[in-house]
Order: sequence, then structure tokens, then C-alpha cells
Amino acid sequence: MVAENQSTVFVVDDDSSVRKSLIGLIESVRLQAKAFASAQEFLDSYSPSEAGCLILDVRMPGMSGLELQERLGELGIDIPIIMLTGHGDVAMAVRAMHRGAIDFIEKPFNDQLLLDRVQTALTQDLEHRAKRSRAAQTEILMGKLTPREKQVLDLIVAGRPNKTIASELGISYKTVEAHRAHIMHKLNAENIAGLIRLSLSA
Amino acid sequence: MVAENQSTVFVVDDDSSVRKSLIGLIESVRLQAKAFASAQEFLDSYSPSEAGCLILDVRMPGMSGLELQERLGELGIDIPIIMLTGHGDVAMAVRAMHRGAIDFIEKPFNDQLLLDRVQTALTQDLEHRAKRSRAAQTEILMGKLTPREKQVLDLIVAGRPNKTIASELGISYKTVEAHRAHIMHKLNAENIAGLIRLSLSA
DNA sequence: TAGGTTATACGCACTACCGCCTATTTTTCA
DNA sequence: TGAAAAATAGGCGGTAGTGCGTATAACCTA
Repeated sequence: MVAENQSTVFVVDDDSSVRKSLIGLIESVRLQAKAFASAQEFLDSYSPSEAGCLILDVRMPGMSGLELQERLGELGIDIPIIMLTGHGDVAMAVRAMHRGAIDFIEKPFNDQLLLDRVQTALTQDLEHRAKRSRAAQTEILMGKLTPREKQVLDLIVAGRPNKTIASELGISYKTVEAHRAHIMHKLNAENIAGLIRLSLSA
Repeated sequence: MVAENQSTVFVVDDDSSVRKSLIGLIESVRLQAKAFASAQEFLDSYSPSEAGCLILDVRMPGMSGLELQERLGELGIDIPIIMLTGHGDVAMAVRAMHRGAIDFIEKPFNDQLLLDRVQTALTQDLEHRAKRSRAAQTEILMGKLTPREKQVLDLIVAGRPNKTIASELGISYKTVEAHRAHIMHKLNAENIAGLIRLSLSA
């Protein structure tokens, strides 16, 4: 596994000493880390294709950690977030968790605990990425179908025989067979079982 | 909708004045409420078939709210929990949320906010119940299959034709057809599409 | 030990699906 | 406006699945 395929732990904190100590901690377990001094700096540099997780200070000048979380949500960017906070605020923690933060940790934090959460976050990110990737693949395949073919596919998945599909759509049995054959080819399905699995996963 | 089919809001708090005010609040929006003075009392009386959600005080003499949450987890009881706490403790809130609490609210709480969360909890519970019920139905059907039939079913879902299944299992093509017919009847499937949908949902 | 269940197997007729070919009309888009 | 794509439809031959009837052997249980 080369560096490009590795997960990165993104650290966003305005306090340079915190950044340095976090980076040191993360690299001590041979993980790749990147630090940013502000939420905006992170937003400007981050590409959703980069796998990893985000360690985020709640209170920062400019855009706060919570605002960054919200912004990422709006942008449709789903990366596991571990919130770091100096002063405990239950309501804020609950809100962040509801919005999808996977953790909310108070400073000063226990190093090992943080590393454990980072591991959990990285694992979750990889799983989500794999899932999204599969969904995207399926969607690409489905996108190749014409409207008529999608219509026929729905009826096939519903278990209707070609004869019934033909009469329901007011077309010939032969045409349904033609559509069906096209669908099978376009979706790379070897048999009906594969076709249905694909449709149901979409 | 008669009372038996209604969701219930279960309140567990050792403070009788809190119990009374919560019950009053809940009943004011025509929801059904039941109060308990201790976690044990709730455990002794609650049956998982009762739909609803749980409002739980974190700090109580005897079993705490968090301990009750854990106990319910061990018992495999999945009911949405709203934690109530007097003193904010971020770590505790995060732990409770990780264990599946859907909310963690500090006293004194805003009435409307709590009612909103209760509504969310009740909705989630109904959804989960519907999902579990479907899963249970499927499992009952699957349980009717003999080991051999399950084996054949797996191969059918994998898309193998009967001929292949026969040679893979070292039995006759005709026997596979017989198993297949039995499977279709036992699972109430009208066609292969339905069969695969059922298998994949299990 | 009798009776039910399970697993096995065959025949026959019918229905459904699959692949490959050709062909016409309509639609879409560059 | 002309080429490409989509939708339509038919033929032919082969493969696969379905329904119904029949039958035997093994096993478990009452």
C-alpha cells in the first residue's frame, strides 16, 4: 500500500502547539497526518477523494468546528469527524453527534483513547467509501439504461413474466425480450438473480 | 387507533415531582405515559412488545440510567432512549450516544424541545419495530426450510441453473427441481424474483 | 412399529427465457 | 439534415423452469 492509498488524519486547530502534538501522536503510530490552522484552510485544500478522518477543534477564530461540520454536510462531504473541545458543553456535544460527528472529546484528552477513536473513524471511513463506491458503480450502470429499459427492468424485478410485461406496456413479447437482452448486457448481469441483486442494491 | 396499539412514553426518574411534570407534559399532547421510580421497577414491568420510547434520568439511586441502558442492550431490547441529566458531563453524554441513546438532555429542559425529541423517538421506534417484524417474518419462513433446501436456495440465489446445482450437490436434476418447488411453496414465493428478494432481505 | 418428514428420482406436457439474426420506424442529437 | 441510438417486431432453435403425478429409501418420532 503506497502513500496515495493511505488514509490521512486531518487535524484542524488554530493552536499550533496542539497541532504539533496531535501530528506527533498520530505519526507515532505510523499514520499519515495533515494539519490546518483554520477551517477555511482545510476547506480550500481538501478533496473528498482523500480517505481519512477529521480531528476538529470546536472553538476557533473564524469558522468554528461546528460550522465546518455543517458546511461539510451541505457540500455532501461525508468524512468521520472527531470533535475536540476545551470546555464541556453537553448540548453542543449532542448536537454535533446528531449531525453525524462520531466523537466529541474533551481536552486534555487521553492519547490512547484518541488514537482508538481515530482508528474507529478510519475504519468507518473506509467502509463508507467502499459502500459509496459500490453504489456509484451501480448508478453508473443504471444510468446506461434508457427510460423504457428501466420500465421493463422494474417489471422484471417485480417478477412479471415477459408475456405480462408485454401486455402491460402494450408492446410485443418480442420487444420485451429485446429490452431484456439489452438490460442484461448493459448491467453485466449473467442471470436474473444477478439482475435482481443489482436492482435491489440500487 | 385504540389504546393497545398506541405508543407509550416510559418515564424513569426517582424524583416524583419530575415524574409528575413529565407525565403532565406528555399527556398534554395526548400521548400515553407510564412512570417508574426506579430502573428495576421499569425492568420488572416492561415487555419488549410495548411500543414507545424511554425517558431516563441518568442519576438515580440503585441502578443508574446508564446502567439500565446497558442492561437493556444486554437483554436485546431496542427502545429509543432519551437521557435526562442534571449536571452536564460531555464524556457521559458521548458514551450514552455511542451506546445508542438517541438524545441526552440537560435539566432544566425546554418543554417543546423534549416533546419534539419524544416524537422523533416514537417515530424511530415504530420504524424499527416494523423492520424487526419484517425480519422476524422472513426468519420464520426460512426456518421452515430443511438444511438441504437452504443449500439449494443459496445456489438458486447465486444464479446457478438447476443443472449446475444438481452436479454441485451430486444429486439428480429432478431432485433439485423437487427441492426448488418445495422452497417456492414454503416461502410463499410466486416467482424467482420474489424468492431472491426474500433471501436477500434475510 | 406405524406414520410423517425428508431426500431422492423419473416422465410428460407446457411455459418461459436466451441468443442470434434481421428489419422497420421513431427519436435524438450533433 | 443526416447519422446514431432507441424502440419496435418477427423467426428459429435451444435451454431452463413449472406443474402434476408417481415412487422409493432413510430417518425420526410418537
